Amino acid sequence: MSDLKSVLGEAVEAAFAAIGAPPELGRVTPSDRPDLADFQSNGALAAAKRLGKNPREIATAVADQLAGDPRLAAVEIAGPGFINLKVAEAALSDRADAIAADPRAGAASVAHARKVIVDYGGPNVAKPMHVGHLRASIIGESLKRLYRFRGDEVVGDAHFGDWGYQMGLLIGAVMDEKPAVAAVVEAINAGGQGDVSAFEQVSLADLDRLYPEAAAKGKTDTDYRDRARKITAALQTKQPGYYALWERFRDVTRVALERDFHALGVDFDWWKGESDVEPLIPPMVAELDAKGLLVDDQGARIIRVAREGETKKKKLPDGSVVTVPSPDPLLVVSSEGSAMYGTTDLATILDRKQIFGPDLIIYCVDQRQADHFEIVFRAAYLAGYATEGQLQHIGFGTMNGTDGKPFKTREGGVLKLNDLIELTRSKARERLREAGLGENLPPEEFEATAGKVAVAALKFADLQNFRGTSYVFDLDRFMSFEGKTGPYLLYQAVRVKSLLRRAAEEGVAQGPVTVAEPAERDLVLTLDAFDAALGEAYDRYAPNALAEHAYRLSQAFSRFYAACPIMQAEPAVKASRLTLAATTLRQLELALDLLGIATPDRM
RNA sequence: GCGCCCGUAGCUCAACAGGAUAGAGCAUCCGCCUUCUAAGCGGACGGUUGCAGGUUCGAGCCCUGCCGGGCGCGCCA
Repeated sequence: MSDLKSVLGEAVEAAFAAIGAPPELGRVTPSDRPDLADFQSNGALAAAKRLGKNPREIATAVADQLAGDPRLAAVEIAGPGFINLKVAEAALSDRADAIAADPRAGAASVAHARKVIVDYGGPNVAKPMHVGHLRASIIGESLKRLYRFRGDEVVGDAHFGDWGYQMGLLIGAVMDEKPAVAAVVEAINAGGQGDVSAFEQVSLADLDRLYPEAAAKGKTDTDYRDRARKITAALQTKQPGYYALWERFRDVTRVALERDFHALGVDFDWWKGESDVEPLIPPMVAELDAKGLLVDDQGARIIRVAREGETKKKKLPDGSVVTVPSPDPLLVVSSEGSAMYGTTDLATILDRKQIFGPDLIIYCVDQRQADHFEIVFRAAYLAGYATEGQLQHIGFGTMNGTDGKPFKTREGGVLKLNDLIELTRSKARERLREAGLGENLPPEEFEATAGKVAVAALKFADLQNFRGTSYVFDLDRFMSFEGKTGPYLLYQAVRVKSLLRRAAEEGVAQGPVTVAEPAERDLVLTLDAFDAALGEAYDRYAPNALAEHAYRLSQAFSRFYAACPIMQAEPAVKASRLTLAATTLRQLELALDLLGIATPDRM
């Protein structure tokens, strides 16, 4: 299944070869000037430079080679040597029929399937998800679906943050506040029996409330901090009372997390946590030591990851400036003998290598962690747990409020993800009612539709931006009646569905496509561009390329819908246009599904 | 201080490998519903791509230096 861009590219490459120019320069791209052409090749300019000839002469020679190709209606030379290609209507019609018959709606698969892990979401035990988790979930889910669709074997891992110092802090804080719980923990720790049903009084709301208090207290109160560290150490040796309480924390958190993820259409294949790789750490440290990678430094054990000559200047507390290696080393074992978060990340890479053997691990995590991942990745390469390039940090910017600062609630706190979803849903209901849409739907379907509109608004608003940059979160704009929004895309899909229902009722069948009108040309050319958009999104880890395609497709359809009446047309034209409409719907729903967006049937 | 990222229309964002006239949406203005869902379609207005140099036939994109913003900088994760 090849798109016109590739097919024409091969023809132009052959033409380049025929005149003695490097064939790879014959690459064809969609035209920058749709008024002049459908596709273009800029290769004559580069070839002229290499061969020391006039670019227009080369372009003319290439055009002569292409003359007579039945797929091309016109080949023209423009400007300094652009080769402009206009596709014949018959070739467009054939291509439309091919996409219509293709279960993948015109999309190719990768030549070599890889094993890929997408690490995203990053929820933590005892902390409800907040808006900061939204981007990781949205982008990661989309990448997971995209890679899987292209043919890779893909695993999505939530990489649950369920271990470490914060657990010790929380266990202490809960025991301080709830004597009944503390009594049970101590009884079990002492080797006795305890009624763990007492733990049921511990809710996620308690944990959410206690954690910031405990964290703050731990920073100023040394005794408090030491106790938390001791509990953490005891938990890590699975002291039974602490471990039982920790299990309660984990369970109560996971229920809430899965509810939030489910509401967003996000799901994971693995819920591996940091605790799962804890047993790997001691042997890993021994192995790193045996490989000679560990160095003692200020009482800690580190891996130096900077290469020869990589340095930076650093200001010391006394004001003097020294030159040190850069990046910083990976801190593997602290001076107190405990594992650090980088250690856990390294062990996770080792674990994944052992149980899955991935060719690629994609970390979908906030851009602010770029330095951290650079260090961990280098350490993993040095340790032989992965080879250069197999670990990719796909960083993204922050989500800001309309004031341009990191998103906060009106009260200045962090907005919980669940609250955000509810807020968005209620806005969706309101907007649907204002527009008089879905009035005749049964309540359950109306509610489901509102949910889909809400998710589409949130996700499309995020995914239309390139992941690397921060963006402004403005719910009113995302949920707007007009413009480049998720609801617009759903609306287009629903209009086609409605049309197809009517065609089915009237017994009108689809038939071969005949491209005639300009709007039909544009629609077919847009359908044809699907695979290129997928390829770009895949290669650059950039779902915005796919989001852009989905929007363009919707626009092209909407213009076609306005310009080309379907049900009133002549039978052959009607059949052709129905095929175009049905194919558009299929490709649009596929693209939206890869973005993690579901379409309702009616609205 | 050092490092990374960013600066594009009044606002929010795009721009495929360095290519032609830098594109969308919103906002503003003008048209289009007795015809398939008007959350739609057509049109207009809107730019010295932060500034100054450089490389190139050609620069929003590459290089250098400034200005402005965000983030990060081993014993939290």
